[in-house]
Amino acid sequence: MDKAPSPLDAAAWLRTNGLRVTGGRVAIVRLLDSSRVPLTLHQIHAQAGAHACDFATVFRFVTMLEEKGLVEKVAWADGTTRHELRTGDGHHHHYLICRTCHKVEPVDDCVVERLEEEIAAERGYTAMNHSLQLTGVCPTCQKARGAKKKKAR
Amino acid sequence: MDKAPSPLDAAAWLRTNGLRVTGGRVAIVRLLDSSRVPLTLHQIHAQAGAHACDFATVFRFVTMLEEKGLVEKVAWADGTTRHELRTGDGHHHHYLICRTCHKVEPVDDCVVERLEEEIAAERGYTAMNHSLQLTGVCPTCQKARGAKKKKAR
DNA sequence: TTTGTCTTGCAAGTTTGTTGCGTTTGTAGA
DNA sequence: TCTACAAACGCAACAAACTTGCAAGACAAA
Repeated sequence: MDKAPSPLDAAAWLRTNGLRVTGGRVAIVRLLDSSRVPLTLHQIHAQAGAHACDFATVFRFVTMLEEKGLVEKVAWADGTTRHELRTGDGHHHHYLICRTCHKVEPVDDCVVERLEEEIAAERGYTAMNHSLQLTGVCPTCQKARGAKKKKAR
Repeated sequence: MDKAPSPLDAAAWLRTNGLRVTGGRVAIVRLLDSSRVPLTLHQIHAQAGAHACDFATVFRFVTMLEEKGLVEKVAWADGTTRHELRTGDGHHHHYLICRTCHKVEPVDDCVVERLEEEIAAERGYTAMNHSLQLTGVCPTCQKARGAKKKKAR
């Protein structure tokens, strides 16, 4: 059902976008490409390997990618700011987050686009965009909660 | 069209919810009640009157209201964290924000509820909630932009 | 009015995000 | 392959937003 996760050639991707190729940048791009969910700057720094580059470099490089429109900044429901690589096909998705274990699942279905069009027509807005996050309690956490209640006797 | 904005009796509201009544709390509750849009902690502190109470008091009181479910925390599109009073009737709305002048308009129509139900059924999540923000360029800013381009000759 | 608890202001401490500067490195051209 | 220079880097300091401990003060029940 899901298509093969395209293992992006980070160096080529950087050159295509007119950016210099360095070890840190390759690590950051690879990480963003492989992550199914948006990451905070600190997560990027830690997961790309703190030795790979300085935190300031992560900050500056990710900011640069955002200015170029290659990365999208997302205001996460928990108050953190996260970042995700933009796909070339303009397709985007939203997230379903468990309020208990904070597991994140992508949601492909997007019902907001029609609303966007309606609002643009009604109120005269242009260049519409949107951000949607759903939260709930996942089945696993529901079970765990139920078990805990029983065991509490 | 819009119904009369109910001027909440802040002191009574606090007592109803089992909270002590103090000057600072009344000022904060009144402000949150009268604001059409969610506010940051610093906005609450400034607009409720910086003399009314300390910033730490705003932080602690708003956090307490969130724990009690009386205030909702919202991750705003610009990266700030904002807070709004929850209405008793469970009705909520979303926001339309101009990316140029940052004007905020509430959007009552909610198309996400059906999606929530579908996802809850498909993936077994419970206690669903969601956060949606729309951004675009408002008509006024479009005109201003057009005028600027013309004047630039 | 008294008393105990809750709330507050102050000030210090975290975390996250941002910038300046001198050094190092990638890349184009010789 | 070598050279030169702009771009990128690490370091360290800084700024803003958020969080907490503690002693003093205010609210509310009796």
